[in-house]
Amino acid sequence: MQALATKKAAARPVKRTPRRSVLSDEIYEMIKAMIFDHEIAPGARVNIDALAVQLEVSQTPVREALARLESDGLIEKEPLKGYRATELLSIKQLNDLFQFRLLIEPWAAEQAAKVIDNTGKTALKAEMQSAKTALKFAGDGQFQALAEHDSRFHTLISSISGNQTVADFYERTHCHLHLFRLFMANKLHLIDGESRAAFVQDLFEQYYQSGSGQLAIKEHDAITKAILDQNPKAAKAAMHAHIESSLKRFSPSAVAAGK
Amino acid sequence: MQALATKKAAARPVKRTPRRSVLSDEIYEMIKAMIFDHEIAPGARVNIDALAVQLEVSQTPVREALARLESDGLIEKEPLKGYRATELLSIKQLNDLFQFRLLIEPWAAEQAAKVIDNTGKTALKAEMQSAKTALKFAGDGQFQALAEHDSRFHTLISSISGNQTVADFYERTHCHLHLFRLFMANKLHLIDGESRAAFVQDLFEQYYQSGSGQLAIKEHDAITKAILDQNPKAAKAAMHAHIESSLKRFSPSAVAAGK
DNA sequence: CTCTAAATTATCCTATAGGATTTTAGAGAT
DNA sequence: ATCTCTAAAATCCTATAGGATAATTTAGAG
Repeated sequence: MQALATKKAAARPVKRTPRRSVLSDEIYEMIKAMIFDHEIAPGARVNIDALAVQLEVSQTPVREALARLESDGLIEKEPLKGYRATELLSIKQLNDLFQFRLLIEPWAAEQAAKVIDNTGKTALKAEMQSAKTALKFAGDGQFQALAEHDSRFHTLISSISGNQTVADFYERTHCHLHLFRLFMANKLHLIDGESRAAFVQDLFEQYYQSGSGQLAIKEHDAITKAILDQNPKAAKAAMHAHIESSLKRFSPSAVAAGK
Repeated sequence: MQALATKKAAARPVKRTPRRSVLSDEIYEMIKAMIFDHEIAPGARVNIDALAVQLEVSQTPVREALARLESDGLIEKEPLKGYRATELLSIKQLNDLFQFRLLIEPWAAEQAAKVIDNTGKTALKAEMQSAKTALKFAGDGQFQALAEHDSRFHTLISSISGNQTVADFYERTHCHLHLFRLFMANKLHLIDGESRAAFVQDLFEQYYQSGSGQLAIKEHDAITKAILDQNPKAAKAAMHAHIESSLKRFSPSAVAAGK
């Protein structure tokens, strides 16, 4: 029951600061991060008791967090048996997810090109600029910088489109999280222990950059240009190409199997 | 603190059966139904304590249910202030929702026409048949029968499409719930007390049937025919027309304001 | 009437106990 | 050795009470 707690040697009463936000929200983010980091492996059971002890809170906020994560599709609940992290996306599910994105995002890009205002243009330019700057200073952070930029970029375009429903639903795909889990898992079983971090970084760079080309960024550039030019058709086409390219880059086999 | 409990005069000690399913799931459905029925009005605060007392359970399952409902967008949480039901959809949000449906559902219908098998055909025929039968026996239940059929019909097509991601996301729109709340609220403030039920029924028939035409059913028929004929283009077009027609029927002003 | 301060209220979290169900372990029979 | 059945353990789920902190209301001074 306290396996996890003993492992962490029960860090002392932390004496949390006055607490600006609500605890259950923090716990929600923490658990999501644990899934992201494979600290909770796909398919692994999630023991409420142990998690509460490990995070040094009571069961209540953990339960709320898990209930939300279940709605998000990141955690599954088997009644009277407990929670577990969802399994990795199958090839079919991956294709389904990208098909969904193809329905939503090209439209969002097209719409964004139609309705973007100066505020939006500034935000879009800033996002691309900061991404490029971050990538120049390569190093250890490059991997995370790219992943976060990718997520922010797609979210930003959804929101510029002006359709809140679409933006919300895109957010809820958690597609970056899914992709990340899948990507990691495909490779990690080959590796262990210390060398993990280095390998993961290499692989991620390969995914996002496709060798040395920084393909993802180039595609983002094309989309950005079309939107800034307020060219809806071009924006739509660029986004469509980007998503298809992304799927292909991610998993060539998925594309084949999908047909 | 017990406002709701006293108001309902504390429905009897229900003496639940051994309980086949999980309590928090039941509570989730109950609260959703309460929102649906305007028992919890849009924008109204939701007191966990009172709700727990009213439903005769402890806070724990209520908390889990509310957390899930928040993910669903039916309940909002203000940190340190509590939960409240979300406000009704604005005109813009309604348009956004239908725009989202236009992105998803015509594609789903098209896809369904491509990949449908005999099982799917049987299910689709059965759904249409049972709907028509139910409507023949009009009476008090007609109103509910129509609403439920509409929901099942669209869900069914999403699932026949074979793309689980799309089906899941369609489910999560809760669009029928939103429409219903909105529709009710637009009219209910004009009415009170006893006559409510009758009015609601009349109005609903008007919405779904548009006078005497049973428009919604006719449109469903057209979609069904195209899918059974495995004519993807026709299915897509029919679904597109149906959704646009539905928006117009629901709220002509929304269409105008949307442009 | 306006602003500050105390009192009240409510939410969120904790803690703990017990009932229900599933899983595990072990004895006995085939 | 394999299978079946019973007993024990682990786990999940529910229930309830109470304390800490923030929000709200009330009261009083200027």
